[in-house]
Amino acid sequence: MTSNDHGPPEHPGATAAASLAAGAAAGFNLPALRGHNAALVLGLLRAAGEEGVSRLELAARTALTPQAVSKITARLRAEGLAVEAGRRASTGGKPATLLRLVPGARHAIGIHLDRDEAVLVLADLAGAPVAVRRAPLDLTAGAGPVLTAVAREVAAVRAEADAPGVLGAGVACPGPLDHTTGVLRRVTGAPGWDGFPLRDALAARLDLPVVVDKDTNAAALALAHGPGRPSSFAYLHLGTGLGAGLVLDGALYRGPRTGAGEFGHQVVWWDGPRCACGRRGCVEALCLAALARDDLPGAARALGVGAANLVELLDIDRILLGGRTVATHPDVFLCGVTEELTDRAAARGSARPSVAVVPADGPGTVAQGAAQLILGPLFGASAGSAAVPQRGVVSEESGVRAMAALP
Amino acid sequence: MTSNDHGPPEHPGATAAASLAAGAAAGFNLPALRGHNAALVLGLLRAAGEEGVSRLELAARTALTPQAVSKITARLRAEGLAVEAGRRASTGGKPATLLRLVPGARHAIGIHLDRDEAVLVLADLAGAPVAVRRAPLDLTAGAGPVLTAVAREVAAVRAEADAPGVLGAGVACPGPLDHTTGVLRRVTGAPGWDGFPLRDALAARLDLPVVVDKDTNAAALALAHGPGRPSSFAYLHLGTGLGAGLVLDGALYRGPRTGAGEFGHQVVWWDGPRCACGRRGCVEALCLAALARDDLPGAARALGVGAANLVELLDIDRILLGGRTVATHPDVFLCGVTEELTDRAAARGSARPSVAVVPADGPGTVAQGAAQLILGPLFGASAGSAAVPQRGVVSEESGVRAMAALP
DNA sequence: GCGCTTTGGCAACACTGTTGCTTAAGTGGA
DNA sequence: TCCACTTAAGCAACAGTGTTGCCAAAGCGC
Repeated sequence: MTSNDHGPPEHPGATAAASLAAGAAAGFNLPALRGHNAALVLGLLRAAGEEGVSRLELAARTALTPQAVSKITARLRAEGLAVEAGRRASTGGKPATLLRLVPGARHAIGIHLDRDEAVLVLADLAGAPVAVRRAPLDLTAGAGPVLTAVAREVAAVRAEADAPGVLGAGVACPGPLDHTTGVLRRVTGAPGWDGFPLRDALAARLDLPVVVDKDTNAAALALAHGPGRPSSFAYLHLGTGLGAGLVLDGALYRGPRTGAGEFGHQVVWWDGPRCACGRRGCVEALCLAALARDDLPGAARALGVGAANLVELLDIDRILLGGRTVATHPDVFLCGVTEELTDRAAARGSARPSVAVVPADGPGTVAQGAAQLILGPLFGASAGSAAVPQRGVVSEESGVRAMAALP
Repeated sequence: MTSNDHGPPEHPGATAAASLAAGAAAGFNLPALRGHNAALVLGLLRAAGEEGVSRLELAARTALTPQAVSKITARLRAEGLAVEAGRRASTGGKPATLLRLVPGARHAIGIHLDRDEAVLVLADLAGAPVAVRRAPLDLTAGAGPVLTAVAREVAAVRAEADAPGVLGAGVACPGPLDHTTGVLRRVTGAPGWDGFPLRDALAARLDLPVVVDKDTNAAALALAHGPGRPSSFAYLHLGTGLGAGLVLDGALYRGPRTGAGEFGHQVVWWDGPRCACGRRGCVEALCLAALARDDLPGAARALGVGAANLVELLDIDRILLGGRTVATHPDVFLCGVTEELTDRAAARGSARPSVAVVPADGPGTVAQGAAQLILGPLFGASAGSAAVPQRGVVSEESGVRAMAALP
């Protein structure tokens, strides 16, 4: 393995990945099969957390044979990704040996590029931060200075902890951008980035695989594996603007152009006040206007109407609220949104809304989600399309990748 | 194979399928691998249509080896699902042998249960109707009479054409309902169906696998394989009500409770006129109100505002318009919706909307889509979750199923 | 101590896609 | 006409997956 076999796609030629980009799904061969099942087991190990799972439970949940699970877990143990951790009390026979994920076996870097600062996280396999750095940053300064600063911070965060097996770096930044190519578009307030191939440039600089996504998507990803883990939910972020990250059927939904989640400019009052976008009655405009006159309940209500629309359209299980503005008065927004959802549910006949509204988000959430852009694919079908640029995508599926990438 | 090995799940026990229903993704074994790849190839054959595809092209698109494709296509030919069909002009070497799908090798029945009539389609593998029947039906009459009538019509439509290899029946009816269990809920105007296990009852009656889904979802499915085939689109249906079917990333999105697509009660004018649902300013209410005063452009505009919200939120490629009301003046609705989308796109800086608005839908679209509920899983990752109830789901994946089910 | 239950591994196996090589069937130039 | 070259497809041997059948380990309860 040479030092930089993951960077910019220097071969635009007819690799398997390129020919598949046309849209067709990929065929499965034996290595892919192996990787898929390994990733699946790894995902169940992650879900089990500290408690661990027995081989037979894994077999039941994957619908694989116990023997197959034994082989797979043996490989995972050989790679240091899993260990045996005690045994469960007997239920009348031989007690089950518990298996547990080894979080520290691999790591990923999560980078949150915001307009005024950068937050970096070095996360282990469980997604837990091993090291965190926070540095002021001027996103409008242009690519050169920003990349230099990011590279410096990455080196610093890697130095803070002894983290073997760094698999790559995920970058979350304000949209719009194209997740599949890692190219930024006209970022609000920093138009100089338009067309800049951030993924490839940073991959070359860091000598690591890099994945780029919108900040709201990263936040949703960070929350996708929390307690409860609904398979479909929406994360609504109310800060200086209003955006959303959608997790549908357990996978982040980005849309064909990474444009999904433009929640702020949903029109809910079509002859309402004008929005900066030029139209009338956008949720964002209503929220911001209410906030400007210190009418928090009003802002919550506007948000709630949009959220209710979302819930009806997508039948989602949960609404997560986050962002600096929400964080100031979480309960006001929680109640306001819940109330709208309850009203809407009542109109449809059910007494209580089928969705729960939950406050989420912390200072490092987006950066942790950015790390999930790298970690996600290791754990099976959970996290959207496989977008980590790498050669031989077909033969080196998710799970295998964790094993191949040794420190 | 006994006569009824697909009907109601008589073993609520610990089958693989049952244990997996808890949420985890399924592991892949060799039969599943084989089925997946066969389905993938079958899907490409379907996409190629009359023209056919060469083995090497299939290999390139699936990222499988030419040799693997040779083996797979040999199996498909042995099962009668594919044939060699001429050869392409040489490009300097041996000319490519073209392979083509044999549409008549298998069939599926599509049943559209509407409030006042039933439309039945006997569709071949290409989705083309081989026979069609239309019969008046009173959905409020209750389960007994309706099931009897449906069984009679199914027998009749099967008698109309010599269709070997009927794989099952798809049923499309007004929601709400649960696609995964095939149980109806409080169907508007026919509350007697609430809780009725339509799928299992009909499967027992017809001695065929049955899949149930909402009519709007079926329509979307029918349109998912038309020319152009965008990977993400929304089908908006404006008839006596307003609903939507969402195809996201190439798969029908139903939501956790088959509730997705409730487009009609999106609020776009929060202090607008009251809707039957109890709230104000729902798109449906605005559309119907406009129609009531013969204001077609007004209805189109209301629809357009909702559609624009949808496009922004989900970043979809296309809006398909259908339903009886749209069919009366398709161009008015087309223009009205397009105009709203253009406005919205202009606000975001791009000159033209990134989505195309297309009229779709015909009298038999929903029934054809219902047939796709059965046919879809044969053709690979395209059509949503595998919901055809069958034993040994894990070991008998999609493609295999077509082969196993001989007349 | 002994039968029973449950957990997990070993060995042989069936069957997948892959690799290496060969054959088929054309084109184009000497 | 012949021959090199190109492209398409198949045959045979192979590597490696999960599965099957059987057996050992380890605890419970009589």
